Amino acid sequence: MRRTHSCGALRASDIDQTITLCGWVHHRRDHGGVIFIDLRDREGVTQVTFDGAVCSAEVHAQADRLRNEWVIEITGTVASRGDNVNPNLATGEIEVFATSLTILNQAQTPPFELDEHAKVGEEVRLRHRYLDLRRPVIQSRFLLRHRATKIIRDYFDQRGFLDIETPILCKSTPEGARDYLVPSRVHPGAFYALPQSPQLFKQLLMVGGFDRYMQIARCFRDEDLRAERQPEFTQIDIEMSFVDMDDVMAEAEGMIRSLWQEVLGVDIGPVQRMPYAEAMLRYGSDKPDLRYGMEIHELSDWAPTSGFVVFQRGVEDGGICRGFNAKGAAEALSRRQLDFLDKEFVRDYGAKGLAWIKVGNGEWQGPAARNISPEARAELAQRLDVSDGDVLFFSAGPKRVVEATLGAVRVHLGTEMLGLAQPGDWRFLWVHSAPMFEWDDEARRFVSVHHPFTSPYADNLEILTSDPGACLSQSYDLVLNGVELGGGSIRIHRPEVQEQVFRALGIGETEAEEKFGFLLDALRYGAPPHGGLAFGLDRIIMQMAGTDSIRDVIAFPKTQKASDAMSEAPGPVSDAQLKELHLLSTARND
RNA sequence: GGCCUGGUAGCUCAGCUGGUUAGAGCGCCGGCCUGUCACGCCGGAGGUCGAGGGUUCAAGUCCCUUCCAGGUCGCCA
Repeated sequence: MRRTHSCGALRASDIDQTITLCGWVHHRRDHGGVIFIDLRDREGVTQVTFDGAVCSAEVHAQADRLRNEWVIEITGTVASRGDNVNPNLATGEIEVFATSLTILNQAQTPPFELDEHAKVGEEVRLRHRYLDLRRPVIQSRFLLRHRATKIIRDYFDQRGFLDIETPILCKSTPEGARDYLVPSRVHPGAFYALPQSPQLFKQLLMVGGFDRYMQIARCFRDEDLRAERQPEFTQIDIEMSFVDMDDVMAEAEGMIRSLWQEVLGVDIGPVQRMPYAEAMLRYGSDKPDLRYGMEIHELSDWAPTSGFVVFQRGVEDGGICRGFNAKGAAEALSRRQLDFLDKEFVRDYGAKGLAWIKVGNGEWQGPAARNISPEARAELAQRLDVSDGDVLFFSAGPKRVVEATLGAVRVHLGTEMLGLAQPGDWRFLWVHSAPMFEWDDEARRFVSVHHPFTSPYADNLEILTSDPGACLSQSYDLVLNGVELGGGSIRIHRPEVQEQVFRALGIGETEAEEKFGFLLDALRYGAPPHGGLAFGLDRIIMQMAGTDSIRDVIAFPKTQKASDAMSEAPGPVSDAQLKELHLLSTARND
């Protein structure tokens, strides 16, 4: 070992010791006769002092050459800082008077300052990620991630879960996200798909008798990216045999509880549960953010009597009318902001506008207010608990548009405009019993809300074919502050039920056998009842680290166009490679 | 695929209604400095204003196309 200590280790108790440190030059302060170097490694920063009266002229001259990010090794004596203690450093009580200096490597001037105070754009940081990763704030996130995965593995190990790896080269299956494909050399014209999740394999592990499985698994989805979405991401994947919903939820909740307890020192308390239908009604979302109120109310029965033609027509045309009360928000919301919500914000969600009413001094102001009859107003005041200083929001029209619109406005108010969401406020919620299917207008068929292997409730089996849209699933999603951390379900373990579900999805018998034959076969050979769940590890870490981008907790993330700013992947390959894979590119090379 | 925001020195940004030689802070380079700790002082270098085209006497600024980055809707079983 070259070094005796890390740069975060030395304390007053080490005074007078002769020690050796290695690290990067973090800052240098050259006073002529004395040169101070802040030496940095993963563990911290130590001040190294080159004093002309202590070290040799040669060493002092070498120290004079040092620049930021040079890699050095120093040997010297630990000394008290006396009156010059630096309270911002863990090692601030001491400094090291260097007597020898070895320059292990020089460094070009970095493209950006690694100083903790410097503001640097993400683009440059990602292009030189290896430099960005040296910054203590960044390193602390990966320390956190390491601790978390260790706790997760230990938690499941103690509870009898086996960590088993599943294939990366898989078969492409219909449904779900776009696959990343890998061409086969030995099977001309055939392709592997990278797993969107280990879903089928973990079910087969249950058929294989492993009873309890866990894996921290890499997953791949070729869809457009978001702040909380990457083309490759990591799931905490679990599956259990002979269980019902409560069993899986209890295990998953226990894991989350110990994570928050051991990493953040936070007791998350009991986790609320809410049926999907209730979440959609009260919050306009399948992942409600419970950090603020503003619950949405059904007003479809009130709308026809409201006197306001927009509300009336919305309901007459087969839609709904709902609204909510932003209590006491009148002062915080300017006319300009309300206009933005009405004329810009809600357009993204398919709404033509957003009706709002500002209540002040008993007066109801806003475009919608004058149209509402006094009687309707009185009823509304009672139903939405209206008082002075409130702002009311309404939407009328197709159900999905109204839900999406009010849900989005509510979140925008809570997190942005009114700033009601406080850091350190952890509101966990299980959203369960989602519908099995959802009608897809474009595909003109039902699609799975969860996935095609999700089991309906036993007492919903008879409507599986007669009324698929009304059939509810044994599913559960864990939501934290409006972010879906993960979800799962009890799976179908009887082949005839699985076949019925495929049929409801418009997957014919031939296609089912071709794409999922191995699963159906497996179910026929004595599959145990089973269920499981998968969490998005990156999203969990992101929440714990208090950042708002998944890229912050992935060492080498991709950009929004799914490329690597550093290695510039993906890149072209030679014609010879293509030929070997029986591929011909249709992309133009101009 | 749609919408929105941004791209000016190595970094972070300013640059008005189109008008002289495009600026600041930090960083960098040189000099000075024995108690700093985001050291300080003096001096200096550094620009394809993302790219291409257009309008104009004149474009960082206006228009069109395009590339890149980010946000978001669609999409993400």
